[in-house]
Order: sequence, then structure tokens, then C-alpha cells
Amino acid sequence: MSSEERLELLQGTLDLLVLQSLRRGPAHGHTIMQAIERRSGSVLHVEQGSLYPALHRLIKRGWITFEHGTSENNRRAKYYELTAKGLKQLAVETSNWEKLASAIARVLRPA
Amino acid sequence: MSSEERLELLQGTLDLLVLQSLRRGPAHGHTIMQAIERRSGSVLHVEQGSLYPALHRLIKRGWITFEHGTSENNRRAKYYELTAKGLKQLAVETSNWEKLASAIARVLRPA
DNA sequence: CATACTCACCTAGAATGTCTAGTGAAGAGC
DNA sequence: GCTCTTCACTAGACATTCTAGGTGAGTATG
Repeated sequence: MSSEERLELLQGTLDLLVLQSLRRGPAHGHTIMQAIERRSGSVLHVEQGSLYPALHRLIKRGWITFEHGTSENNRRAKYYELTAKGLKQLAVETSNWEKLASAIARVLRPA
Repeated sequence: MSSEERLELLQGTLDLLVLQSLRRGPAHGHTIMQAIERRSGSVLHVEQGSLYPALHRLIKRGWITFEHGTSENNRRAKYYELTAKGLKQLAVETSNWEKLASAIARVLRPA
């Protein structure tokens, strides 16, 4: 009933969203969460318990790196940044997402 | 390299695909698998080990029922059919999918 | 009629990724 | 000093898909 409905993420989409968010430059975790939420029109909501494991996963795979820094609010923060490998991965995942989404659209389309 | 690339399903999309496949009438498992694959242009591939648990899940939730019958190839088969509840669920999941897909598209869209 | 193949169904356990529900530390505002 | 907010983190629960098997019965081949 509420027009503020928030949906759970589909498993596998968070990496894509995070990589895309870092495309415009380094950002720390809090910012990334807010950016995804804002840019999705408040439809997507990323929990901290999803985001931080995802960031660590991306680091492990060499798709992002981080540096320590200070946030706009004067807190200690880690600034995450896309690597060259991560930029390539973003292209791959974007392409896969588009293929998947259009494949599902074809199945859903009333024949 | 292959143009026959097949992608893994996103977790949470299989129920939607199965419900949609049953929208045109009863079908057995084998047929459902083939229908999803064909209608997606061979992009989506459903494993038996994913499909049958999904069908049992949908029965448990009251979204589909089944009857025993005989397939076009003269084999014993279970014909699955949408319930009224399942039809409603299909509408909900279709709507959620569209919201999610467009939310992700907004995030991906180069600003 | 023996064999191989396909159809149709099933399951256990691994793998993956998100969420729930916490903890902790440190700056800002009162 | 006290509370609120920001930022980071983690363990464990949970849900779903996949891998890798297995079964039984009909069909085709020789």
C-alpha cells in the first residue's frame, strides 16, 4: 500500500551496483549505500551487513582497493576505488545484467 | 567467445519464470524447462536440480497444484497448474521484477 | 531380447550472497 | 557528561541455485 515500498536485492546484483557507484570516483561505504539508494529512487536499500562483506569480496577479487581517509563529517573512513580490473568487471557485469534482464523480459512478455 | 553464452539465473527469478510459464495452461516439468529456455532465446537455462525444488516450493506455498498424467511422449508426468493464489503471486512478482529492473537501470544509467 | 538412449522425476549437499542483529569507536551537539 | 549519528565490522541465519548424482519406464536399434 505504501508508495515507499523497498524491495530486497536480487542476489548477484550488489557487486554490479557497487562497482557502478565507484565509477565516478572513490567513495566510502556510507556514501556508496546512500548513492545506490538515492539513484534508484529509494527502491533499492542496501544493508550494512550486505555492503561491507561485498566490499571485502570485491577487494579480494582485485576489483577495488581502498585508502584510509577522513569523511565529510570528520570521521575515519575507507575510501574505496575501482581498479582497472574492476572497471573491466563492471563492463562484463553490466553486459550480463542487460542480457539477463532482456531475456526475462522476453519470457514475461505476453505472447 | 561463444555466441551461445548462457547465464546463471539470478536468485529469486525462477519462481517468476515458472509461474509465468504456467500462465498459458498446465505443463509438466520438462516442458517448463524447455519453454523458459526457448522463450528466452537460449539465454536462460534451468537445471533440473533447480526446477524440481522450485516446483515443490511453489506447491507448498499454494501457488500451483499438479495432477498425474501422460506426456506427449507417452511417459508418466506431473502436470502443474497455476492456482488463483499463484496467479496473484505472478502479478506481484512481475511487478516487483519491473520495479527492481528499472531501479537498477536508473543506477546504471550514466548520469 | 539386449542394449542404449531419452524422457520425466527426484534428492543431498555445496556454493553463493543477502539479511538480521548485533558490536565498537569516535566526532558533534546539547 | 550524555546522547545521537556516522562509519566500520562480524557471526550466524536464511533462501535459492547448482553440481552431481540416482530411478524407472518407454522407444529404437541391431
